[in-house]
Amino acid sequence: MASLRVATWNINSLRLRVGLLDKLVEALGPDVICLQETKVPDLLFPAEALQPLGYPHTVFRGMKGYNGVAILSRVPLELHDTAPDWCGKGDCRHVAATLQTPGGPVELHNFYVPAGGDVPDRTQNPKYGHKLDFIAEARSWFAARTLSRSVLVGDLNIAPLENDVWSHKQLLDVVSHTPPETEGLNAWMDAGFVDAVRHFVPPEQKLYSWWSYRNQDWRASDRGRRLDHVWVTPDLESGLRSQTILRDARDWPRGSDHVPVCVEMEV
DNA sequence: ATGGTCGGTATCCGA
Repeated sequence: MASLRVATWNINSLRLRVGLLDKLVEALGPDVICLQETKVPDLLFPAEALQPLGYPHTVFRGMKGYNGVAILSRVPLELHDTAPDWCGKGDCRHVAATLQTPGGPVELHNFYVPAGGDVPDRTQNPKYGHKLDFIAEARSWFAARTLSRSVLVGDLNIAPLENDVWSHKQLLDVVSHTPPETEGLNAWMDAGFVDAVRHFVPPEQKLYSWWSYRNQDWRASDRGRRLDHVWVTPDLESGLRSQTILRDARDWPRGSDHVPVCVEMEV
């Protein structure tokens, strides 16, 4: 058994905000940092700027301008490269690794699910269809595998529970909280995972990880959504120790609109 | 009901 802290953060441009990772490390002390929306091609990955942070083991999959995911680790890891190219788009939304922890290997998946555009209708808005297809494909892929000692994190761009949004009724028609999305995400999770953050926080309690840049005073209005998730396979559930949603990060200078989410577990 | 703000391939597009 060994303690493992896994953090996930949609950083919204790794090169622009690489300096903020110091604050994340100071606040959370994670063993592993999973990033989304890195927006950097692999050849331009800022390895030098990251070197002093102390996470020598990295895997990343990036492209110019959009998307992009990365895993930074204190724990040795190997690229886990068996997953398909989701929806055949080659758009750098998933990277996975096997962590070599003292307690044994842990499989880690880092996802950036499509945001899905504005109109919740796949005939009018292909991005919405892509989002639903992506989560259905992911559900099928995980359902077909035998999972153990696995962790899935990322910006899943869906707030599944009523109290994962500031107003369930007002957001039922808003992409990120529509029934096809929340049902699809729950089906994916039920293919082999439990929600490691809600393990600690009852469903009656509001919980958000994202506040729009368009909210001038995000803390006062608090119109948030929980879009960022940490899931674990049931064999790891008894080892869960704590969760942290780092709300203060929303006020970091030139911060992301998402805040880091971290789970500590014995593995 | 509207519009509000970010980042990057930047005077639009995606979020």
